[in-house]
Amino acid sequence: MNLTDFDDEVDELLFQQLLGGDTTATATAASDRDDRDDRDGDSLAALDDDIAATHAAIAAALQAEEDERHAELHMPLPTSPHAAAVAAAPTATAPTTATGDDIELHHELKAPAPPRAPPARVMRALVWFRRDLRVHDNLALLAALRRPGMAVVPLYIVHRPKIMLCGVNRFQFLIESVSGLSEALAARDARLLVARGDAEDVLARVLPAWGITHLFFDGVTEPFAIARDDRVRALAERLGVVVETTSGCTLYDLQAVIARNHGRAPKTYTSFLKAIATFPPPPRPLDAPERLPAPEWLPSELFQQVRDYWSDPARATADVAAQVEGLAGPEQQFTLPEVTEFGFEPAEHHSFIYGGESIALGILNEYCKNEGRVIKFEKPKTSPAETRPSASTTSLSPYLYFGCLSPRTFYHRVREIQERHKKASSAPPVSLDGQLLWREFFHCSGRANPYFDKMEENPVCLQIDWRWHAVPASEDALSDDERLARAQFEAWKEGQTGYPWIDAIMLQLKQEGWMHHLARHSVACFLTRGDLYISWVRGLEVFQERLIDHDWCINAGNWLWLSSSAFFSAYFRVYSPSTFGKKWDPEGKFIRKYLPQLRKMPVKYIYEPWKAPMTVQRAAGCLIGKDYPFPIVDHKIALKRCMAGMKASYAQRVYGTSPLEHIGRTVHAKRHRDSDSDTSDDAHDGQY
DNA sequence: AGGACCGTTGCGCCT
DNA sequence: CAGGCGCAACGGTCC
Repeated sequence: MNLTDFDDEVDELLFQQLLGGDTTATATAASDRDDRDDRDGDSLAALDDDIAATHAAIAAALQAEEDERHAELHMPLPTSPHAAAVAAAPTATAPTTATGDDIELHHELKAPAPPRAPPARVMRALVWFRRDLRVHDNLALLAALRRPGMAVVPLYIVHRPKIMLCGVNRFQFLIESVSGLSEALAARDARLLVARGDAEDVLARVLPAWGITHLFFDGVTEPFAIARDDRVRALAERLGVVVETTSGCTLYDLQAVIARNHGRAPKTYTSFLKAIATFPPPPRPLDAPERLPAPEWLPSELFQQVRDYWSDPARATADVAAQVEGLAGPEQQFTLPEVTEFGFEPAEHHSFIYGGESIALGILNEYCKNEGRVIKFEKPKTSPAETRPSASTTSLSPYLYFGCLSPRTFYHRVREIQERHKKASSAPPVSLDGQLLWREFFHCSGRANPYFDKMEENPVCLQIDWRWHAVPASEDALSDDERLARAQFEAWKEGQTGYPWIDAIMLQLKQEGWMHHLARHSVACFLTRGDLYISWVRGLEVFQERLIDHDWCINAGNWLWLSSSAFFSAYFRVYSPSTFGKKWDPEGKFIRKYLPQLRKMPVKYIYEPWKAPMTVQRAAGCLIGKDYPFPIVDHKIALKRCMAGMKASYAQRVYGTSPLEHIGRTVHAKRHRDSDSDTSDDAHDGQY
């Protein structure tokens, strides 16, 4: 969420209108990133903004305080020499809490309108919630609360994602999760503000208008999101706002893991395990705060402050006015939007997955009640044909992605149970804690590679001559095979392949936004190296749009894996589209649930209904070719074609080339080892 | 250096 | 019937 391309126009505006000047040292603990935004140094010298000047003074005064602090939160010590990470730390003072007054009353007493500008010399924290939609073990929130006497403004910024494809199921889940967070904060005397718009635009508007002195947020993994966060950090520093980031979205400091592994993400799970074994175990989760400081202002007052600030003749432009008006939603109350306000059609039927921290913790508790199930968990033995996931797998993945559930809470709960039954417990990679480590494994790769979800630019990705990879610009330019590939892709996407096992899974994805891990494997193999020989990138896009638990790193990692483009190379191991599901569901119950037209098909033909005699089809009320499609490919023939293509691609051994230097270095080394590969890029790759 | 061994999750045929 | 094995043979990692 909130990941948009940087808007140059806004940047220009900031140059002209916001404070330039010395930035305070920020306490960043997320990583050893030292590639500071290059706009930092050359901001205009016009210090025409008294508010910002006040902020700078406050920030400078806080510097001494900052220097005394040392890392105490959950941030592993940086190992890179470039690391500038110093965690904020808490001088062990209880957060200022409300006195228990009724909030409404409190606000009424505050009326009428507040001063035009917020009073100076007040420390005011903005806690920017992103993918940490929880109050338990929320490192950014707790970091803010540990500052004595600091006012706290909790903010979520929502908009329709622009970079990520996002379907209604995931957006709905997000809204529900933000709603849950809002309730959790309300129960602690606070009020979550929900702003609308591009995150950078919104922060540029509210940080100065509200007199924010400290910005807290929890870091994420995706390179494009980190770039966005770096721009926000630069913006805040120009405003004299102290920025503190935490790393609560993963168990380990993955940047440190990459550094320990000679600057490259581990390519195998075992080497990843070895790398993390040299680090201390993930810290224990922290409890939710009991109280937050009561809000200083009503939402409408906060909106008024923004409007007043930006209607100052020195700052106002038409663009700014428009951005400010849309900021707080209807009635300017910073309320939670409905999915329809972002152009989504509401889903016909709600997925069985509902968003929110309390639901996540409930699922975790319920799952862990059955300790035998926890300790014996072996992922390859769980069933891809479950219509409700909780019987075998936990279905906690979407909650992990949005941070409704802390990975540390999940990890330590599972490890405690495993420790009590040491001998009987399964172990990574197949165990439950092993699944959390797979998440870290793929996040490592994604963290190190901005082109992880691409083929040509991706150094770890074997180049394969997939069909329907580059989509021709015009209809006229399509070859016959491209037309066929497009039709086959659409059939796959909509669950119309004629293979009930594949189609039922694709319909489950569409309706529920979720599939079992092995079900994902089945359909991914079918699309790519198993049957259709269509580009994994097309499949990745469909999963990205439709999965509630979509995670950029994990999705790309698994598509690379399944298509034998990276990590996995036994391409001749192919999932059968008609027999694989039988192992878990010989009756075809799963198929019957998602494909009602096949409900009466006898067990004998449920996985291969085209083989049913006409009399059987008539009796079942399902004529193949009319009520349910014929298979779009013959598996045996399709498989032969795939094997030939894969064999040729593996013989070529051509990998992607990153436009970035530091990734190019890796390509260079790899190419060098492969004596028979094309070395024409070496001159280019060698230039640095 | 180069050979051995391993790799979360296959299939199909044999006993 | 569950379990073993051949399939045809990859890249990463270790020794």
